[in-house]
Amino acid sequence: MPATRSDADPTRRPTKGERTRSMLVTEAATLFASRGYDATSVREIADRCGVNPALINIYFGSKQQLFREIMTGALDRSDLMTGELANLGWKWARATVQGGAADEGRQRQSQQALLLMLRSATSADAAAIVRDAINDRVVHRVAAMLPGPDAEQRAALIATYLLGFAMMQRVVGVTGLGKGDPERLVEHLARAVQDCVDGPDSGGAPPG
Amino acid sequence: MPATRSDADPTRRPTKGERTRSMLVTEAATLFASRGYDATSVREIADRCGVNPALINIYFGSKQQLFREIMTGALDRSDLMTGELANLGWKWARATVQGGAADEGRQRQSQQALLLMLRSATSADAAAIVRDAINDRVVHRVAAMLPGPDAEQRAALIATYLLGFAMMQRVVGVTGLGKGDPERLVEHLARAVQDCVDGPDSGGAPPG
DNA sequence: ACCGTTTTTAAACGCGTGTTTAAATTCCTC
DNA sequence: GAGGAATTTAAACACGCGTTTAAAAACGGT
Repeated sequence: MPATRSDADPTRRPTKGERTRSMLVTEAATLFASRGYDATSVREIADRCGVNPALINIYFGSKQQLFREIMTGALDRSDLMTGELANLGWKWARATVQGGAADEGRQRQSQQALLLMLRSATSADAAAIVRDAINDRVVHRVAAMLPGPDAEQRAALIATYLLGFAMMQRVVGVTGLGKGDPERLVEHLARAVQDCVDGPDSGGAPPG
Repeated sequence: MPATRSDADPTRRPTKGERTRSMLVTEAATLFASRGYDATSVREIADRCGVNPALINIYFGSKQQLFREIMTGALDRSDLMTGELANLGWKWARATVQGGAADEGRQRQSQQALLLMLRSATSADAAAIVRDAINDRVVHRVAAMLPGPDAEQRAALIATYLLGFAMMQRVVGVTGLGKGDPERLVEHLARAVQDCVDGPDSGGAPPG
């Protein structure tokens, strides 16, 4: 039996098919991140690569599976979860706030995972994929870093603050967030996040 | 000239056409609030009313204008903005957290405005309508209630916290938010909101 | 240069969408 | 009950979507 072309030798130059496949992933990731799942058509992805739309189904099975592969890969590559616990609030808050001001034309690698989640979170066909990604790859990992009881609840709230902020700022377009000193925004957001990091009994009480 | 049937006398029984129109608004509002703009088709709205889909274009001009009318009306009827400033944080936080636990089958009037915004915020055709509604009818009104400088920035952050939380909880489906004591969630969220109500210089500083 | 494998293509399928058109029906007044 | 306005309908239009099929083209080892 003659060896198929893609067998063996992981150091060889990628096959033509492999290069096309990888090109589809790259272009699709850019489009999904900037327009969302629904607003991105397989024809547009294929056009950008100069190939036939049918290739998407041949290489990935379906549009949904292509999205899942991209979402998973982007999160694996993301560095959203790294850093020290002490100044987690400020670090994340600053990254989130400043990320919104950055040019979205060239998406940074770490930003792509965030945009993929935000822009497709409410698409009927992609919602489940995004939800699982957030729960399994964001909330659970953050919870693992938090000391004290109810880590998962607090981690979920942290994710909610940061993802919610990013969504309102970039997807919905709340104008007020762009007014005034961004650093003050960072401070508010950071205090909210740090309040969750510190634990459930960090002060404050309902009035009356 | 014979008076048209819908002239004069505001106390008369609504015309058949008016009743149909109002029925379309009601059914469409329920569907938009529970499924979002894109996932709601004009045929489904019409079917629920037992009428022809063409009536939507005849009465409202287009699906988009129907949505705009519903969005505007729901916000006018909403009581999201009422209450005293002192315990604004706790009141809103509690309403938002507990609203998520409520049965969505029977949507409360005040909740419908929220759901309309959340579920259609990322739909291409409805995004602009939702964005304007949030900016003009939520953020600006909250800003008007806040004392001190940079009211609009802080109002935008408050809206972001509450809308972001509701979106992550109900639309995205972050599971961790449902674990543990909901009251603790309220306290965290309330502190974050109150921090924005109190103003930009309410304590806390970056580490290092 | 051959020949089987890999890769790509053109074309169509089936479905659903929002919208428009012109005709039919219902309603209410005179 | 006739007649005109108001209301509703059936049918089709034009478009875009993801996907499938079978055939053509490109490729690469022998």
